[in-house]
Amino acid sequence: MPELPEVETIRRQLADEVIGKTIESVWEDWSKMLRPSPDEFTNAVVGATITDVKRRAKLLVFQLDSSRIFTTHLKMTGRLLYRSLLDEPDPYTHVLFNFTDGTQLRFTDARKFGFLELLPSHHTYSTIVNNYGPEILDDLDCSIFAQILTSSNRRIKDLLLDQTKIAGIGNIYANDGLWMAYIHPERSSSSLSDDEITALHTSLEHVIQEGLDTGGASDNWYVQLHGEKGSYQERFKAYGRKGQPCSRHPDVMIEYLKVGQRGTFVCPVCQQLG
DNA sequence: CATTACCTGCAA
DNA sequence: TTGCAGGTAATG
Repeated sequence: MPELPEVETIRRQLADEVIGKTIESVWEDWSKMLRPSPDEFTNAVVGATITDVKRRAKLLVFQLDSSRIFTTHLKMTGRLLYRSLLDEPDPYTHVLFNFTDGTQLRFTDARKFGFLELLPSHHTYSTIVNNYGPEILDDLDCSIFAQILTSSNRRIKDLLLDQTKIAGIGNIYANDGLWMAYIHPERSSSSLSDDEITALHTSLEHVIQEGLDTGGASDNWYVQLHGEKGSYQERFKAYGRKGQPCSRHPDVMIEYLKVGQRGTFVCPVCQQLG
C-alpha cells in the first residue's frame, strides 16, 4: 500500500500508539520477512522500547531506546495492524510483535513481498535518509524539481516513480498528478516547458496532499493501522478509471496503456504526446 | 531500456 | 485459465 499518503497515514497512527511500548516477543511464520534473519532481528528488538517512528520515502523507520533501528516496507499488499491480544486473528499475518501491555502490532501480507529489516548497529537515521531523493512534500521546491526533470531524458512517469530521484510518489499519484497537469506519461522529462514543470509540481503536491487528507487509497489491500479504509479511491482522477469518462471531457473515456511495465491511465484529449 | 523475480488473490 | 495488482531489486 505503498505510496506516501498511505505510509504517512500509518506512521502518524503508529506514533500515537506504539511510541513508549516495549517489545516482549516477536513471532513469524515466513522467515524471509525478518532481515537479516529472524534470530538476529528478534534478539535485537526484544526488551527494547520504541522511541520514534519516522518515514523516508515509502519506508517506515522504527527507532529503539537501544539506539538500534528497524525499517519496514509494505510493498504491494503489506498491512500494519494495531490490535490487542484478545482480538480476532487477521488473515495473512506473518509477523507479530507482542508488547508488554498486551497489545500487538501485526504485519500481514498476502503476497509476502514486504519485510522488516534490522539495520546494522552503527547505522543511524541519516544512513536511510541518504538513499533517497528529496521528499515530495517537504524538500522539493519547484526549482529543485525542475532541475531533476531537465537533467534526464527518461519518460516523465518513470522518473516520478524513481525513489532515488523523488521520494514518495507511486503509481496512483503519478497517474493522477500527470492527468491533473495535462501531461502525457511518456513525454520525455527534459521536453517539459517551464509552465508544464510548474503545473506538474503543483499537481503532484495537490494529489499527494489530497491522499493524506483522505487517509490514503483503499482501492485494494490498503487499510490504516486500526483496519479502517481511506477514501482517496473515491477521488481517483485517472488511475483505475479505464473506460470511465474524464471529468474534464465527459464524452471522452480514460484509456489504459503500459508505461515501463506499469498500468497507466490517460485522458486522450487532456494528455497528448508531442 | 525491457524482462524476471519475489508471491498470492482476485476479476475477467 | 489468464492476466493483472499500489513496489523494487536484479539481470540482460
